[in-house]
Amino acid sequence: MQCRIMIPNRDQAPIERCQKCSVRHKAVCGALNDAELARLNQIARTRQIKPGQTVFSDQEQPEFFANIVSGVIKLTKTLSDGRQQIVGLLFAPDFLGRAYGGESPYLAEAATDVELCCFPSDNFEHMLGDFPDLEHRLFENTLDELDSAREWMLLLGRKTAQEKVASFLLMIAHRAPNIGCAHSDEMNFVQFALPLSRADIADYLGLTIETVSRHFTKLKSDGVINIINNREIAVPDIDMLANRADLEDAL
Amino acid sequence: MQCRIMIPNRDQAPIERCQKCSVRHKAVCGALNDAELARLNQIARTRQIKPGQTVFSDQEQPEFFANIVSGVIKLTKTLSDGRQQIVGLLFAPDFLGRAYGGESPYLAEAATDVELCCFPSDNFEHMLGDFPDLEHRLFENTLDELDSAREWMLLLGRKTAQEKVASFLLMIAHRAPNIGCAHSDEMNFVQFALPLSRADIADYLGLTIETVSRHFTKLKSDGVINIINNREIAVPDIDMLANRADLEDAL
DNA sequence: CGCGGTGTTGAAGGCATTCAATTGTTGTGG
DNA sequence: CCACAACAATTGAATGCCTTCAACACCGCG
Repeated sequence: MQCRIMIPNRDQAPIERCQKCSVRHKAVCGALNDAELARLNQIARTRQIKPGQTVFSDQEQPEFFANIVSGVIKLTKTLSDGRQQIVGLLFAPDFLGRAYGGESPYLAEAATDVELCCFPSDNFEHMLGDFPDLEHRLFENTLDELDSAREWMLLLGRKTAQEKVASFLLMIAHRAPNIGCAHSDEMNFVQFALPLSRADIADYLGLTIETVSRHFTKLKSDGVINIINNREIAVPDIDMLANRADLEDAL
Repeated sequence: MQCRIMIPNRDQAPIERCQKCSVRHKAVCGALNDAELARLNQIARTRQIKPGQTVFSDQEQPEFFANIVSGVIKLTKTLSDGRQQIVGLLFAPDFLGRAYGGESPYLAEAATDVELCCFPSDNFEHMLGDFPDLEHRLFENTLDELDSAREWMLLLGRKTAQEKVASFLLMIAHRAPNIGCAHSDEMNFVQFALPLSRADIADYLGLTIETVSRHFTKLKSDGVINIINNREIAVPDIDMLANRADLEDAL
């Protein structure tokens, strides 16, 4: 099994593989020139992950870092009695792993089918020292993650369930185009696939499954969204949804 | 007024001032050697801030970064209708400011009397390029902030009011010794000063003032804490408090 | 002493949760 | 192709926790 998911591809022409890579310039690799990229490529291994499968355990020393080539990874924290909270969602071309971290402070698992480009921890941390641009890129990445985390703190602490659900849909609508699961015909119309189950959405918003479901149907009956099926949502007017995200306007 | 709070101290012997500084080795300056420190010191200005005073506005391009020499700074985000959430607390010797950020995504204001050691943005960002160790230190700082933010997301999304209040007291009890406002006589006994008002605590925990107050008195009547006065708390048995933080055990 | 600010306490109400039952979806084997 | 099981999602009714609104106590200060 271990050998099935860690596919060596040293045999490919190093740079060629990266040149064909869909996230070559958007991921952290974008900070590297060809020579540096060749070195990184030498230690890189692709890996396929199934939905629900664990990538890093809690309290475990991760053995690799990774670029997300496709799919969505969720980062979760858990209380002793089982209550869960998703503390981060990673989309392609995000970077997975905490540099200089020791053990991972949270559980990382696949929310969808995921393709990773993995780098062994020790090799990669060594490269960080050699390539300042790479570390700098990771730093900026981390700053963005911190901003998102704080944005979500505002949501968790102060928004109503309705606003939470609307904010979530809005966030997916904005990020989905980059992961190729959305299309937009007219100006304000968007349709996209949800990368998360209702249970995951609840864990992300600090709500229960039932509350999430109720507000989906409320948004539907208010004409703000169209539920094509459980995983496919259409938004006729994105501004209308945005209004629901910040402030419960009347009724 | 501007001239009153930006006190030039170029006249002091550069290194001497830093050598006497209480956070010399704990703050980001710890990453610098004497020569580098001398350069940083040349652009540094100390600044005193009163409680409630704003350091950075929302949506404003900050003109400086700063080390917190003493006191506590709160970072807040606000919804359009005024609901507030504190998304970060900074204690000495933490670093204030978002590198490479453009405008600040949140409001920074003093929770207590604060002493800052400020560095003009452009100078400082330039130094980041010159001193990789300094940037590295900031990076590690940011990673720690991200961990704290995610820890707080778990609290905001999944903990009860009782657990939130207990978690807050526990966090202050742990950090207070480092900021010189706590003492511990016996093994499990701790006493400390709260750096925040009830209103600030509420904004930090995603609760109302009243709920915070109620759970303070509940913890008191349960014998978990002793309320010396509004700003002074004694904890007879810190483990007892820790139990309240994670899991509501019976009652 | 009175005043403003801060914190506490009480009663009523609302929003999200909990518990429970039903419907819908997916995949598997007959 | 359908029946069936297992899972995911929706819907309903009742409970409860936190909020809201309001009044009161406390504290420092002029």
